[in-house]
Amino acid sequence: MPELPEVETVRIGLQKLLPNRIILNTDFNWPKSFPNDAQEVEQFMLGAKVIKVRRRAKVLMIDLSSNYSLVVHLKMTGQLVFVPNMPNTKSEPEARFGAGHPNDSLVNKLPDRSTRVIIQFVDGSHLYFNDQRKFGWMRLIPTIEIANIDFMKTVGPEPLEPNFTKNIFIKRLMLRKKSNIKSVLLDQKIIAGVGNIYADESLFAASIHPASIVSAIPVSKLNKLHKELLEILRLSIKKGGSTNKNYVNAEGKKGSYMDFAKIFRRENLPCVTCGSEIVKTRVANRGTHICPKCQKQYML
DNA sequence: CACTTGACCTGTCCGC
DNA sequence: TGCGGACAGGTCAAGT
Repeated sequence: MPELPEVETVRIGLQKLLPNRIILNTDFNWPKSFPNDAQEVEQFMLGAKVIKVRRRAKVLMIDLSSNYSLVVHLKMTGQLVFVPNMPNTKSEPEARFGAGHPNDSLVNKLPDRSTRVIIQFVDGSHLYFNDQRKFGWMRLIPTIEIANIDFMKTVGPEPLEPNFTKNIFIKRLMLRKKSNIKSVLLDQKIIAGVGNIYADESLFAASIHPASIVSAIPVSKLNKLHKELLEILRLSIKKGGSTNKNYVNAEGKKGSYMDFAKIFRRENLPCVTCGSEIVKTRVANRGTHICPKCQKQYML
């Protein structure tokens, strides 16, 4: 999925596009993707105005004037794509050659077979919730109830908040000090928002083997991991996130961070640091990319 | 308790 | 060309 940088990129895009738009209509037909019934939708969604778009960990929250919010988890293949009302807005060359906008292909195709929810606004624009694998979900709940969702009660601190210091980071990791570092980075209860891509990237940047046991890693290396993780997350947001396969932002555009990735999905290619062949293996039951020479495995 | 496995789904790729 | 299996960015629940 979409990990923190991808979800944050979607949030930034939606926050620019959605506020003040009023919901006219909705369409949905897959209860696991959107379990609310028609009556709730009618009462708390239709006619409501979008106030603000927020993010916590990998969860997006679209606050409405009805004091309800659309809470969304994109999981592996979810997309939230906004399509403006644009009849006859194409210039002559665009209309003629059909390639004026690099993402016309996606945006013009919506809704498609992966579309689970359609939200139509009064001005004729649409927001599409697409999700090929149907792992993701969108729920309409009272804004005040968001804090009571189990996930929200247990999720760890936001790594990009200013108060997420090295000491806090290490203290959080030590809650699972006997585990391998990769599974701890992926644990949303320890730190919010890190997924498979940024776990691999940050561990490579800090020269730590993903199977290393947390308590065996020198503090200086954990400090380095903190610094690298934050830099990588920030750079990825700047680049619009990573598109490994499905991910697109709120305007249907792909992210470019994969062009900067040094280890993820680079199996069999030379390590940028030492030239050794990058190996793909399994750690924490996830596909894991490692430079066997650069990344030291710390064991008890 | 901590870790692993399976489940949730669809699609794609790879080997036979 | 077709078929089976493995795998894909995430999280839960259940099992060991």
